[in-house]
Amino acid sequence: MPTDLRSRKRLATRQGISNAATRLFLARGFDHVTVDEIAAAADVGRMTVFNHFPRKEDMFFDRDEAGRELLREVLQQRDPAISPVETLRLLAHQLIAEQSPYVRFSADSQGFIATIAASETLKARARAIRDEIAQLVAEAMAECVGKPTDDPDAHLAAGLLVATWTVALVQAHAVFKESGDAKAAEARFLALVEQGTVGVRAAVVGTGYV
Amino acid sequence: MPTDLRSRKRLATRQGISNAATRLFLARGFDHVTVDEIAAAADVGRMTVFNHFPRKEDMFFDRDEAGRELLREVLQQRDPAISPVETLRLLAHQLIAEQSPYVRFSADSQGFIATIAASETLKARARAIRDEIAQLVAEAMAECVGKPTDDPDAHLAAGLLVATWTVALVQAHAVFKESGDAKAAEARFLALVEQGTVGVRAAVVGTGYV
DNA sequence: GTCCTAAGTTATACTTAGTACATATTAATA
DNA sequence: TATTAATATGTACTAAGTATAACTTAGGAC
Repeated sequence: MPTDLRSRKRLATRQGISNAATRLFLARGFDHVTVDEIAAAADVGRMTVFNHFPRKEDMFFDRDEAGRELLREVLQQRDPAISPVETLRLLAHQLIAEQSPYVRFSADSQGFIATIAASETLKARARAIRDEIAQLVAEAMAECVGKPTDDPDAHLAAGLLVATWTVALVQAHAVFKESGDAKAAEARFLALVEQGTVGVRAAVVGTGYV
Repeated sequence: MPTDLRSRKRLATRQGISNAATRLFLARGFDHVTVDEIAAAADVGRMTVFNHFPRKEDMFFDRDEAGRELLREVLQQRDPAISPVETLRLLAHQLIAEQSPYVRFSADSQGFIATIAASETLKARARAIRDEIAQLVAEAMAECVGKPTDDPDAHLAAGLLVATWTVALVQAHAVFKESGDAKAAEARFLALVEQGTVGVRAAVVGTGYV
């Protein structure tokens, strides 16, 4: 928490914009809310909105940097006895166990997912974030093993892992949407991560990543 | 080839726009060419451009539907003795053997890749196409085995396969950019497809997809 | 060949995201 | 209190994409 007034005010402004925007997006759909409306709802000038959020999508995906930070941290500070691939497998279980918002299945998350699904712009940003994560996982894994950041094995492993998690999340949300059963959704998520991880191991066995 | 004049004229107009656009995009970068300039270069009205290409990106990615068609065909008309995963592995070798434009490594392809890499909009469209392909592969594979199109195993397999091909293409283009050696790039592409396919097999062994 | 209609082209007018730049406001500090 | 640097905001702009209507012309009916 920053101590000086200026930073606190700036953060409050940012949060106000983010809250107003998220509320409007969830209520009416991303593409049917204009930046002018958001500015009015947050009681700030239009330029202030773009000052805090370069693109409209950034107001919706406000947690993505924290997610990347978490991944970097987990991979960098991992137990050296546990391989990168195994570290990420365990992370999946840990996130489920601690009810992390990244793998939560609830009415709220359902709303977020539906809002994304209804907007090409939001889907595009989600895909971009996915690619950025794949890139960062590849580089972090390569660093783990002391290989160059463009090591093909690292990129293959990261690509397969991110694909696995993506499919697992999508399928788990589908399960929740069908059944409303959060436990079943979590089980589906973990089962697919396990299954995909088996594939990753087979693909890059003997490279130090597994 | 359509026989009637109207269709031929329409196709010619479309091709003229596509050609003018592609030339301009490659020369100056996607984001530094306006639709007005394209219309002027193709000697048509601005609205005609949007009539043929709903979005600006569609002028650049003019072959994507043909690529999806190829995939659908290959999976639907496959030898029943050969599994879907194996069919796609063989397709990779076949595309390389017949010098398909989808896996060509040359100065031209280098220009295309560089133009995409320089534009967020083009990268976003490339990612969207990738997702559409993953979806279609999943559905085609499920159909091959007589399972519902939302079968989780099919989606996992398709996700892993598309991730594999993506990494393989990116790495192969990187090899070509470094060395200018098209043969080396093709070898890297095929090696990574093989390696990824090993992973896919391990992930969905015993499901009928492998 | 003439007329009709439907496809295709194009102009006008509009909405909205995003950028450039200038100005105003206000917290921190000398 | 005066200065300055960060933050907020107004004005003016660019460019993609949409809606709508009008215009042009190929193809078919007679």
